[in-house]
Amino acid sequence: MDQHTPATQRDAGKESVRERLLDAAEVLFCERGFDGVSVRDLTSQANCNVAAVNYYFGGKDKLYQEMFKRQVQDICCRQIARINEAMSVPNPTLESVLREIILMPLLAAYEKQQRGRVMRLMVREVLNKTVHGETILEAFHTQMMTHAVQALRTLVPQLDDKHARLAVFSVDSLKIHPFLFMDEFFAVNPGIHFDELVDHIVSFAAAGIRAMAAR
Amino acid sequence: MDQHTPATQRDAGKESVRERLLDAAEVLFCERGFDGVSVRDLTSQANCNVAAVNYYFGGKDKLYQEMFKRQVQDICCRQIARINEAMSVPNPTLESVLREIILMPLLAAYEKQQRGRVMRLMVREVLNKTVHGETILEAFHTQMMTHAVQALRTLVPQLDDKHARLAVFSVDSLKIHPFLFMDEFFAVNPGIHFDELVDHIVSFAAAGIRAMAAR
DNA sequence: TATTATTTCAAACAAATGTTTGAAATGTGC
DNA sequence: GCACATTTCAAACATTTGTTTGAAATAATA
Repeated sequence: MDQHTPATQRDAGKESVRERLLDAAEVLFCERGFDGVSVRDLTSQANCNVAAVNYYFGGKDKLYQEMFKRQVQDICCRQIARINEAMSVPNPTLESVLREIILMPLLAAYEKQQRGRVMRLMVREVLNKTVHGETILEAFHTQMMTHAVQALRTLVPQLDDKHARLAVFSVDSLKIHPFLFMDEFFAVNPGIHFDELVDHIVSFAAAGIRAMAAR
Repeated sequence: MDQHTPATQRDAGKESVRERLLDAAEVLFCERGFDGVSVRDLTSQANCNVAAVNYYFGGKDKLYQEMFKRQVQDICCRQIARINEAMSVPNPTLESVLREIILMPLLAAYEKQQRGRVMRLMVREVLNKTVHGETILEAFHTQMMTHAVQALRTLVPQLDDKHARLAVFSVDSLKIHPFLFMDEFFAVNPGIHFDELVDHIVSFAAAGIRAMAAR
């Protein structure tokens, strides 16, 4: 009554019910949030019985947490991989690394990919505070921060640890805010296009960091 | 059956039921969001009958909208006033104006004032998208943006309209992100204090803008 | 004071929610 | 094929939700 991983049943071809429920959860919760999705919404999207949520996960919120944890892990890995990748090209410059870090997430949001919606949900959850932001996102933040700080300090050796952390935080600001509010920005400012925004953010961030390095 | 403003009844001393409900809504909704607060929570906080919400506002969501509109208006006015004030001192510099714009909201969040919670709720609602973000916040964004762009262009005349808008957006980024995630940042980075963060943001933003002006 | 409108209230209502149940169906190992 | 565990399902359950109701209380008007 503890572990309900399908014992021997091969989930050949079509996914297992458990898997389908996690998929449905990812899509629906990201679209409408925790309260905006009922168990019946989930189970009808996953083509299974209402009781399946409790059978496999022990409750709606347990399913939510499982899906959330899975997504955080995914995003975290992807982000770190991106930093490493950007740092391992022949001659990484501040601008090239910044662009690598900023472009992809922004593009995901711009093109309304699922990845973008997941990130939005995560921000929402941290804001709501009610939900497990602590454990998951603290590790997330910590892990990410140390990784980014390290990269930044090899790019701009003049920065001490404290200033590197401040810089990373500001780069995060410059990235996440448009990530969340791009639509509103473009709506209010027609005539500014996606590429211009990205270019601007990259050079704005670089200028800020270089000014810090110059004391 | 349309307007339920108390006709002649003087609400001397203690507030009217309507007023108390709006106050309760402000506190509770900001704390727990729309779905996190039941009508009974509201009415018991306001010390009135459950039916009062429907009697005075015509429903829970109408009350929510009314309270929301009220708060947006309030924040909007305050923000614009702050810009005007910062611009009307003897010799306004880019840094002095930026500090004026950034310090107060951040302090409100840092000290966990009600104002800070309202802003958080607004961001949450824009993210949720489901709720009337369009009408209210578009006007909000538009109004604010034009005001800020105007101020910035008198401070840094080299900026054309487009670049001024990008700059304002980035200053917004640098302000709102820490506004939302300050707690997490300080938790992950002990040894960095509030004043340092503010100083950093101001000079980071100024450097970014000056670099834009320098082409 | 008598009449009328407004406000308050306890109770009930209908709908939706997450969860449980117990039996039927399905698969597994002998 | 038989006993066993696992999975599926329709139905019911207990709460909670926002809202309505109709009468009682209160204020306003004459």
